[in-house]
Amino acid sequence: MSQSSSTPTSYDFNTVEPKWQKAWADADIFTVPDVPPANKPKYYVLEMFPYPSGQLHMGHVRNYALGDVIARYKRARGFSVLHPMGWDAFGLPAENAARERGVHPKEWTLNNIATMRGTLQRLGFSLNWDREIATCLPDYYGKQQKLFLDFLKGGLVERRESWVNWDPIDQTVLANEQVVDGKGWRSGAPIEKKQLSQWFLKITDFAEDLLNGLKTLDRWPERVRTMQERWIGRSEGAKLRFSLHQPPAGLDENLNAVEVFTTRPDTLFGMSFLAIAPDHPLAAWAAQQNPQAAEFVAECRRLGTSVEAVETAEKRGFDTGLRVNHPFMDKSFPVWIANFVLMDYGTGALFGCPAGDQRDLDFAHKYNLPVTPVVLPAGKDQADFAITTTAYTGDGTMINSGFLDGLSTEDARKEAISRLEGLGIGQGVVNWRLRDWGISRQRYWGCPIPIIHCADCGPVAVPDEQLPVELPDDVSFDKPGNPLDHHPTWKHTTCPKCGKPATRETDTFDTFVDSSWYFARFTAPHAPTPTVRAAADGWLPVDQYIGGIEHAILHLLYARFFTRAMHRTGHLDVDEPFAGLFTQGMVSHESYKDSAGNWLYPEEVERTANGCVKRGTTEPVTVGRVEKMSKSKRNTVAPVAIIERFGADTARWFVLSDSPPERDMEWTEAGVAGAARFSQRLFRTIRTVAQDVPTTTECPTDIDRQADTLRRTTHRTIAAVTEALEGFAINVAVARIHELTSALTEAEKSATVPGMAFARREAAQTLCLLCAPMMPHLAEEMFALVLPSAGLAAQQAWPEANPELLTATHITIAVQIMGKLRGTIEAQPDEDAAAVVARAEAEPNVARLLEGKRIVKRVHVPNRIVNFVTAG
RNA sequence: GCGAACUUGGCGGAAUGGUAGACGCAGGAGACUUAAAAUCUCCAGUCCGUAAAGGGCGUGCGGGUUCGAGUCCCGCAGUUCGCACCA
Repeated sequence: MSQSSSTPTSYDFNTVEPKWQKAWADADIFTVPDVPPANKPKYYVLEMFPYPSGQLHMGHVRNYALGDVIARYKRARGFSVLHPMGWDAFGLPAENAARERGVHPKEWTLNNIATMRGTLQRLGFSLNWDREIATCLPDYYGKQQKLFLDFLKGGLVERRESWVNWDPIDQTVLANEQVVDGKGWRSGAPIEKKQLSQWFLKITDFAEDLLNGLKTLDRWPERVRTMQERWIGRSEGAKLRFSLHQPPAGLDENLNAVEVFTTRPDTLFGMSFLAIAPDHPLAAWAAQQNPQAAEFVAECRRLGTSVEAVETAEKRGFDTGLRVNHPFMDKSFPVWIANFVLMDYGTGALFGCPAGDQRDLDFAHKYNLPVTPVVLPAGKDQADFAITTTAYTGDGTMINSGFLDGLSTEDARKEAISRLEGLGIGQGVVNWRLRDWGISRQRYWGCPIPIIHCADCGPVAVPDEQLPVELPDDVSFDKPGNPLDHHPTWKHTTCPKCGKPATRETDTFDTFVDSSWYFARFTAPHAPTPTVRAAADGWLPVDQYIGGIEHAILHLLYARFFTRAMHRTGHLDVDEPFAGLFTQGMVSHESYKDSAGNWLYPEEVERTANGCVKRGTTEPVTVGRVEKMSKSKRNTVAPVAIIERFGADTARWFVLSDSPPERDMEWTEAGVAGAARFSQRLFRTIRTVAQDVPTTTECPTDIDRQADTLRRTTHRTIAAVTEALEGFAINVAVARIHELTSALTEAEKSATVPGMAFARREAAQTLCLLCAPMMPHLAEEMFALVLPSAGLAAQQAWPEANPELLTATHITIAVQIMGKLRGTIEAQPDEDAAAVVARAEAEPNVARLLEGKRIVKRVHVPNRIVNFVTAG
C-alpha cells in the first residue's frame, strides 16, 4: 500500500518533539510579566522545585507532568499562567560528593542542574524559563540574607544556646534523623549532646495564627492540615510554681521553685511526686552534688537520641532527695529526675498524678509512690473505686480534693486556676508543642548567615550594602568540620559598628530556609530586592501547589511562617502562600534479584515463558515486591531512556493514565508500551480525518443519526474531560479521550453519511485540544494537520461543550423490580413519565416477573430508572 | 498508644444514592500475513443453565436507613501512612 500523502505513516516523536519545543520558544508563549496583566485572571501553578541530585527521576516526571497539565489547561481557559522552575541547590549531598570524589560542590551542583534542566526541556513542560532560579547562586541567597536581617530588625530572630547532636569525628551538628542508634550516620562515632549558640527564627510568635490559618486552607488535603495542627499542638492548661521545701544551702535562688505546666490543674490533690527532665537546671545541680544523679543524667542523654529508647519506653527515675511544697495542702512531695520528661515541652517539669495519667501511674508503681484517686467517673461509688493498673483520664466528680470536692472536672479546672492566680503562684496559659526554628548549620554548602561577631559589640548585622556575603570558592574538604571555619581569610573582617577586627559567622542556614520563600522570588526573580510588591502581591498566593506528601509538615509550615514574617516586614501582602495544595503519589516498580541476591535494574531483566531471567542468560531472577523506585533497590527507570525510546508525550501520557494522581502508581513496561500504542493510534485516526475531510467543511442542516451521535460524543467528552481536569482526575480525562478516539475511528466506516464529514472534523479538532495538556507535542502535530492555518494548539482556547449536544439521542432506562435489574427499555430524553413507566411495565421479562404480583409503587427517576415495588 | 486514610475482576482503576466493573494493562479466540511483528474484530466478575433466554451470588465482614447502597449511618477486621513518653 502506498502512502501518497506527504504526511508520514507513523508519528515520529524524535523529529516532532524538538520542532514544537522550538515553535513554543519562538512564539514565547509561556512567558508572563512580573506584574500580572489586568485584562486576564491570573493563575500561579507551582510544583515543588527539585534538589539537583544528578538525574531527573520518574517521581519528578509525574510531579511536573501533573503541574503542566494544570498550567496548559488554565492557559487555554484564558488565565495568565505563571509556571516557573528552579533548583533547591544547597545541601549536604554536594559536600559529600566533594569529600568522596573531589568535585567542588558548586561545580557538581551546576552540572547536575544543566543535566536536569535538559531533561525537563525535552519533556516539553510549559515553563517560564526566564524565571529560573538556583538557591546556591548569590543572586538568590543574597536576597535571603536581606530577609534574615529584616526579620532580625523585626524581632523575629533570636540567638540562644541550644542542645545539638554533635559528631566528634566529622565535627559537625547532625539532624535527629542523621543519628542512628546514638551514632553518626557517616562516621559511626557516638554522638554527644552539646550546647551551641544558634540562631532561631521565632515561628512560635505565629503559632496561634498558623493554627487559625489552617481553617482557611479549604483546598488543602485534610490530612495535611491535621498533621500541621498536631505539630503546632495547642493545649490549654496552667503554669504553676512549686517552691522547694527546705532549699539546700548554696542553691541558686532561681532554682528555689520549679515551674510546671499542666493541662490538669484539677488533679493537683492527686499529686504524689514532681518530675523534672534530665536536662532541667535543677537536675544539673543535683548531678553536681551527687555522682549517682550525674550518672543517671548522663545515661538518659546517651539513650535520648536512639530509636529503641523511645520504643521500649521504660519509665525510670532518680530521687533527688529534694522536696517541694504543695500549693494547696500542707504537704511536701519528692522531686525525681525522670527519663520521660522532655526539657523542650512545657517547662521541662511536671507534677505526677498517678491516678489521672498512665505514665505517672507506671512510674508510681515502679517506685512505690502513693496513688490517690481524685476523679470519680460517673456511675461509680467512691467507697469501692480504686485505681489499680489503669489510670482514669476522663471527666467525673472531684474526690479527695479539699475545696474542689464535688465539683465537675471542668469546674475544678477553673477553680484551681483561679486559686493559683489568687495565691500569685500560677495562672492559666496556652502551651504550644511548636518550637522555635533553629536554623544554624555548621556546613559549607549553604547560605552564609550575614552576621559579624565583634569582641566588643557582640553579633552585628552585615550592613545591607555589603550584601551578599558570598561563599568563597577556594575551600578544601580534606579536614573534618566546616570548611568556612578553616578558610584562611574568609571569616576575618572588621566590625561594621566599631571598625575593630572581627570574625564572620561561619554557620550557614538550614536549607529549609531556601525553600521557604522561593515561590515569592519567582514573581520577580531578578529584582535587586527580595521581592517586588506589585509582582508578589499580584501573583501570590500560589493557586495550585503540587508536590510530595513528605513535605506535609516542615516545608509547608516553614513556608507559611516565612510568608507571615515577610508580610510583617513589608515584603509582601499575603499570609498564606499556597491557596491550593495537591500531594501526588509515588512512582513504584517491581524489584528484581539475581540468584546471588543482588538487586538488578529492570533493563537487566528479561521476561520469558518460564519467568524472568538475567538478560542474555538463563540465570533465574526473583521478582520482588512493587516498591517505591529507589537507587538502593535498583528498581528505577531513567526518564531519559524512556524519552529516547518512546518520546516525551508517551512518558507523560503513561504517568498520567492509570492511577489517580494522589495515589501511588506502578511503572510497567507494558503500560508504557500501551501508551505509545495509543499515541500512534490517535495520530493515525486524526491524520485520516485530515486527509479525508476538507478543512472548510460546514455543518449541514440535515445530519444523519450516526453523525449526530458522534457530535454528541464529542461534546459530552468535552464536558467530561473538563470536569475531570478541574477535579484532578487526570486518569478519568485520559479514559474519556480514549473513548472519543475509538468513536472517531469507528466513524471512518460511515464516513459518507450526511454530516459525518463535519462531525469527524469537529471530533478531530476537539481531540487535539483535549489531549494537548497531556501530550502537547503530538497535539501540535495533529492540530497542524487538521487546521494548518490556525496557529499553535498551545494558544487555542479550550473547547466549549454545546449544551444542546450534551444529551444522548436516546437513553437506555433500567427497569427494576424491588431494586433488582430485570430489563432495560429505550426512551427519549425527558420523555413523559407515564409513557416510560407503561413501556417498562410491558417489557417482556419485567411483565413475566410482575405476573401475579401487586404493584404498590412505581418509582420513576427521569432518564435513569423505573422501579416497581410489589407486595405479596 | 493517638490520629488519619484506604479496602471494587488476574492487575491499575471508573461510577451526582439509580443498569457495578467505564478506560487501560495482562489474557483468550479470530482476521490479515509464507511467517512473525504491527494492525484490526470479537470475548471476558463468578456460579447454575446448552456459549441462547433466564436466574443465583457479587464492591473486606456484620448490622441499619432507603423503592433502590460501592456510595449514607453504626460496629468489626485488615492494610497503609503520620505523630509518638506532649504533662
